[in-house]
Amino acid sequence: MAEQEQGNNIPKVYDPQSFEKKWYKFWEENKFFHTEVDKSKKPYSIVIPPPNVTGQLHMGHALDNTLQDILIRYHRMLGDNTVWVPGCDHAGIATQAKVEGALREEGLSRYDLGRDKFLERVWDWKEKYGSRIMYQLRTLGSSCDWDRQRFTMDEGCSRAVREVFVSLYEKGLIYQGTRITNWCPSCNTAISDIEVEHETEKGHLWHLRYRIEGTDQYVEIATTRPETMFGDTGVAVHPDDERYKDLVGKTLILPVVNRRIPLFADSYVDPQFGTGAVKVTPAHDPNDFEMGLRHHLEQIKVIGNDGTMTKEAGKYAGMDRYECREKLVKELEETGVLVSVEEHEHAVGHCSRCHSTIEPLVSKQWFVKMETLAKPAIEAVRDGRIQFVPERFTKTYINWLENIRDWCISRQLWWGHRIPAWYCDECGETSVSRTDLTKCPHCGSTHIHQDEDVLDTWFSSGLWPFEILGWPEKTAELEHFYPTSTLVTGYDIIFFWVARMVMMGLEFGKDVPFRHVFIHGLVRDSQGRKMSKSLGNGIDPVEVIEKYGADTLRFMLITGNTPGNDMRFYWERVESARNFANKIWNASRYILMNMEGFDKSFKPDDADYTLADRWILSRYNATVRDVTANLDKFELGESGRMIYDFLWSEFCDWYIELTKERLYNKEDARAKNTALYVLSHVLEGTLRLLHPFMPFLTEEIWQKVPHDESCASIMISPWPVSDESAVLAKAETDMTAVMETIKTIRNLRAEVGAAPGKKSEVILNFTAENLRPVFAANGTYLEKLASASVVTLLPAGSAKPENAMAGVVDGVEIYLPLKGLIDVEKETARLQKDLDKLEKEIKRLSGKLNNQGFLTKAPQAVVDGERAKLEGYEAKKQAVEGRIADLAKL
RNA sequence: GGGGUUAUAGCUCAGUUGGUUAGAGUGUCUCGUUGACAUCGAGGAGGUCACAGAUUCGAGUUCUGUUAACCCCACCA
Repeated sequence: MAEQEQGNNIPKVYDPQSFEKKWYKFWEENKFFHTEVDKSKKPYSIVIPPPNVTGQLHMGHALDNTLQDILIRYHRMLGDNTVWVPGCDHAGIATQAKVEGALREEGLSRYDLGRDKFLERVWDWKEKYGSRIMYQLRTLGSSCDWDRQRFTMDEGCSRAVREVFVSLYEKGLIYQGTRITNWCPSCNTAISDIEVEHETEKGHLWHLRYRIEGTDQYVEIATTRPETMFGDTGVAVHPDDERYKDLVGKTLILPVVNRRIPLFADSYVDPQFGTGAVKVTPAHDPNDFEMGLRHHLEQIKVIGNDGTMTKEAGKYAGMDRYECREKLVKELEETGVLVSVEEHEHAVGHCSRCHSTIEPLVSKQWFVKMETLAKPAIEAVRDGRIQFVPERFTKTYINWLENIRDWCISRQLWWGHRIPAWYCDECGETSVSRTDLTKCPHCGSTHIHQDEDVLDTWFSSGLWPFEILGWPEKTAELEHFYPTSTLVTGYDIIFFWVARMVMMGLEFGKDVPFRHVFIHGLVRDSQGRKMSKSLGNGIDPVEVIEKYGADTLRFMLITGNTPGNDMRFYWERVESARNFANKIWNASRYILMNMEGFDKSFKPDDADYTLADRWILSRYNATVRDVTANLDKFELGESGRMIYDFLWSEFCDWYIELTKERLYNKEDARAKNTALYVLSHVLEGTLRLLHPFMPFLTEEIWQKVPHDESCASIMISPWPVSDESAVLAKAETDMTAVMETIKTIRNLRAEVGAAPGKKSEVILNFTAENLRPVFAANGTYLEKLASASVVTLLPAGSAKPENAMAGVVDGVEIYLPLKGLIDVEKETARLQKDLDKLEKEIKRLSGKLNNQGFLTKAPQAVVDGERAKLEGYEAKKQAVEGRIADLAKL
């Protein structure tokens, strides 16, 4: 195919739109993403963090999936039995809220429709928008095995969820309890602790006085939430608090409602805070709830599920909780109950979804007992069966699990996995079952009804790694791909998701769910703010892909930051990545344009290789080695940067330039073919190296470059292997001397403003004779790249030219007889500056080399290296000094 | 209250086990239409690596403390 594609037809500018869709279709149609279990190969598996079914691709997804795709494509090329299982999450609250929002537009609520009709609407919604994000992931280039796509509410997942629920219930790890939970009055459901976001807010501390029954004395209490006083069923003080010692056991009269409540002692109370006396509202505060249990206090619910006051609040009944607070404080003030008001900062919980203030309420909910599940999950990370990358997240994870509290899993929603519990209306028993019940297993009554609530979305997400591999069936996939290899996710869901998967995986999958947890940060806006809808500062990755291409976006996202750290989005960085793509495009174009008629079977002999050839092959193989090593360490950004540097700074800036001589010189076909061979060979290998990062561009070019014809696509071609025998130190040092010399000449010419067209003789004197043959053989490089008219190599010991610009690199002194252009004064000043720098370095190094401690304690290689450096500097210094003396004579 | 991250060029960031004259991208200045690329090339300017100690022959890199910014966790009303 390569020969037919004429280089001349290749567009001058990189245009991703012209090929990205084409290649994705090609890959998908040829089933390159699909994997069957192959036990003869090493498995490599990733399960996608399931995006919300009705969501759409945002920058965080783009980053997360780029990282996964790089790992997947890398391992696929390594020859592993590689699978990336995609799917999405039903996202209970989020999805239900969207559908309810749509209903509201029609003036309806979910209750108007009823449960069944409402769920039909949600499924319709899911069908309509459910595949959008999966198509967006395709535009990013994600090589998921789409044949294995799953959904957290599909049949298999639902079965897994029920199996796990019932099993945990049977083990006593799931229980139902009436206790204080976080209630969101706006979402109208209980939520778990981690769904509550605490924010410090400015509030007040109201001091109120409660009269002691039968006296004119008062006990002063302090509260941040006066409206809860209707539910006060006691006042607590610390048992050792001298101020209240004699009052413990007395009865107080609750103002406004005039209820008799006890004053009791409990060591929970902090005597230092407020007045040392706390009003106790068991139905509305977790601590008060506990105290209430200890002292057998009544629970009086004064705030309802909708955030308004109940009938217990008397005349305030039906009023919003905050309006009530305001009015009540006024009444307390007027009636002399309010003693004083203090400014007070305290943490207030908000719903992570809708941001309403959370109301701690007593209600009956289902909980998972965490302690027994958490322990093995801690162990698995402690003993290294699971490794976090970067490692520091281990601490976050363990610390959370060590202080974990029971997980409230029931939600008062309709969209989700309905809790498989049935209540008998006759005998009152609760039955939990794997199959739907129609009659009570205890009394046989058919008057039973299922629990109305659904499970927390994260309950099913927690089963993801094994449920989508077929559990509870014993599938070949489960056996081969579980535990999965790497989990890629953001640090923001370590608690929500990672920890739960580990616990569930160990309990039901019988092993850890994954070996590595590769954590990344957030993509922020250019000012470092979180991208959000409300701020309107989000950048749509789809827009970036349309404008600049998926490869560009991918490369931009994974370079320029360190694993686990947040990154900022800049359009300038996108452009920079695009420029890189364009650079590759054009370098390839240069090569392809010159390959017309190239005989693919041509293979150079060892003697055909020039210094430049050996050098680029050496650099290429070293790059393959280093990129591979970094990928294995999850240093994806570093790998990308290495390819960038190699391709741009070495391959393009130097090697391609150095081949032009041979390519444009038609006389020596063998030399030309050797250059073409090396060019295409290195390009082809580097494309494979780059493929996981920029899949589309590399495929587009690779198809045109000579390659292993047994591979239909670069994505299923083998990963490059470094040929260590081609990594040649001598080729690298020789070439470095040539490149340094060229740079120095350019430098000198720029110094005097020599016109580019005005060529000059270059005279070289060697302080390291071993470099003489290098320059003797490669003098044309200086002519091409340093505007040398003729290169003269001074015989050893001959006089140095006068009236010439001078520069010096390791082993070589360079003279440019740019007559008439030299400004003696300026030139002397410049050389003096160089000299000062050299002297400073020489002083530093000789100090070091005279230090006995350094000589005896530093490794010999380091000492030798420093000594060689010093010698180099001294040679340079001599040359510069000599040159300054020469100038003085002019 | 506990824990974590960050502090390196104007800006955004690399710098992996301590040892090159501390790097890149971007911006900025000078020059450049030579047959891959102006989405480019050549060259320049620009950093006491937050501060103070400690360890070491040697610290941007390790340790301690300080300061600043950010984040997470946390039931003192």
